[in-house]
Amino acid sequence: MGRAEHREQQMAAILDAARRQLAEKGAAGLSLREVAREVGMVSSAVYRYVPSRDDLLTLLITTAFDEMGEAVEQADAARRRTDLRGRFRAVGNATRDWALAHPHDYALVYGSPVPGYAAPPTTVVPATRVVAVLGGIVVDAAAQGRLVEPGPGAGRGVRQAFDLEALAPVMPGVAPALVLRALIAWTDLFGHISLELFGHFGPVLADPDRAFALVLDELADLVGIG
Amino acid sequence: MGRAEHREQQMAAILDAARRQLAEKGAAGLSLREVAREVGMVSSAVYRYVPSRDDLLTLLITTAFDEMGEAVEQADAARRRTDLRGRFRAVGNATRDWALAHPHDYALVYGSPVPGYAAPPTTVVPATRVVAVLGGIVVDAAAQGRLVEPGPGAGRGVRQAFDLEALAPVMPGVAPALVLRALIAWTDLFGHISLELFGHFGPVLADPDRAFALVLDELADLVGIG
DNA sequence: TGTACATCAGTGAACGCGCGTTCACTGATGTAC
DNA sequence: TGTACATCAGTGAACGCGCGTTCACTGATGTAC
Repeated sequence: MGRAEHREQQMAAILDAARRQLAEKGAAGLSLREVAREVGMVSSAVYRYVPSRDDLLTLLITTAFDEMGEAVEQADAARRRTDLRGRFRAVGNATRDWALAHPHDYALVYGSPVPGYAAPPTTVVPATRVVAVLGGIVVDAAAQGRLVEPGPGAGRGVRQAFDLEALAPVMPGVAPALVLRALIAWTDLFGHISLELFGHFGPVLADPDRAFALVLDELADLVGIG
Repeated sequence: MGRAEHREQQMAAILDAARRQLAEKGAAGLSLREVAREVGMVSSAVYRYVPSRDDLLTLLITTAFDEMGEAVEQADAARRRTDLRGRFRAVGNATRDWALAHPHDYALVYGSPVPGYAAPPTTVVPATRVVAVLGGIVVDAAAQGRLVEPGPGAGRGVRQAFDLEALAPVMPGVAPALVLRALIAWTDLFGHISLELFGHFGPVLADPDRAFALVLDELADLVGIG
């Protein structure tokens, strides 16, 4: 085993242990010493791989965003481009499925911010992957003329409230009224997942998968996706 | 100063210090010793007031739910009962205003669950106050015949997906299609607030207050509130 | 009004624990000639 | 192919720190007679 190969394996082992620990103790309970113990090194050896505890957290965050983005992009790509509602459903389900499969990684990025930790710029791009996919569907729908046009007057005030320039990378050239609704679909997607995952629905979700499917259809209607 | 009075004051000082600490270090960083230092006692003295660290956390959680519920109920009560949209707006704004004013208390209850901490049953009732107010508006709207009825076939599958019995205390006797939309309004409300508060909108919210106002109107339309 | 006793707030020392990070080191793996 | 040197993974001890919780105690506040 060469040095590079060995390094890669150890790095992976460290990340793995860190994620397991994230699941057990949460972000604040992540400990380099415990990670070291789990991979079978002495605590100081971890510093050969990770400069500090905060950097390890950053690594976990970008990994989470990237994994989730990857899953969502694949779900989107697996449908025919013209199957707009299918894509929307697939993307919604992929997001939720990933969150349910990795609740602590989800909580790390979409839950409470870790106090005293400032996310470095490295995390910005991975963070936008999911919303970019959603935006892509809306843009495609608009391009195919398949969006129910909102009435005149709808979308008034949107230009003052939202920075459409900042939104352009994700939803270029979409009518203001649609931008508003697309953003609502996005906020509701994550709102639903968070409330479900964090236990705020109580006993209300008799069949959580079905409930979410109904929500997705309602949201697709709201956005006006065919 | 009598014993009872003194006790009340000290208890309040402890809760105050705990909340300040919650704001600075987060839930996981809440420390009895630090609280003791801040109120000017020796660490062991805090145990005269609080049985353990976890109980202090529970206290913070119920306080947060209660304060928020109080604020939202007052906002609702301040409007004429027939002013449905006004009530809906007021409730939405009160929720968000409270969250923005107490971001860490909000994060404590609506952010990531504190690992290793199981919320005791004491927290269940305070937790439902906000959603109960929202439900009340929908029920009143239905009773006044002021809800745009969803078309036939809308709401199909809702009975299988949601436990309407469990929802009855909060939204009794509301048509399934409306239940679905009301729940979406609820999830979007908290989804929007969480994403805004936790920094996921990036630079997109040019005017956050206005943006939220537009969202509330869109949600009122979705639910069909006059 | 005064005394004896009970209650309870707060003290101070101690328990055993885990943490992040630094540093001088050993020894194995790689590289240049 | 063999030797000399550089690189780098991992060690072990140490730093200073803060934590939750227990326990025997002092001394002040309240209560009963």
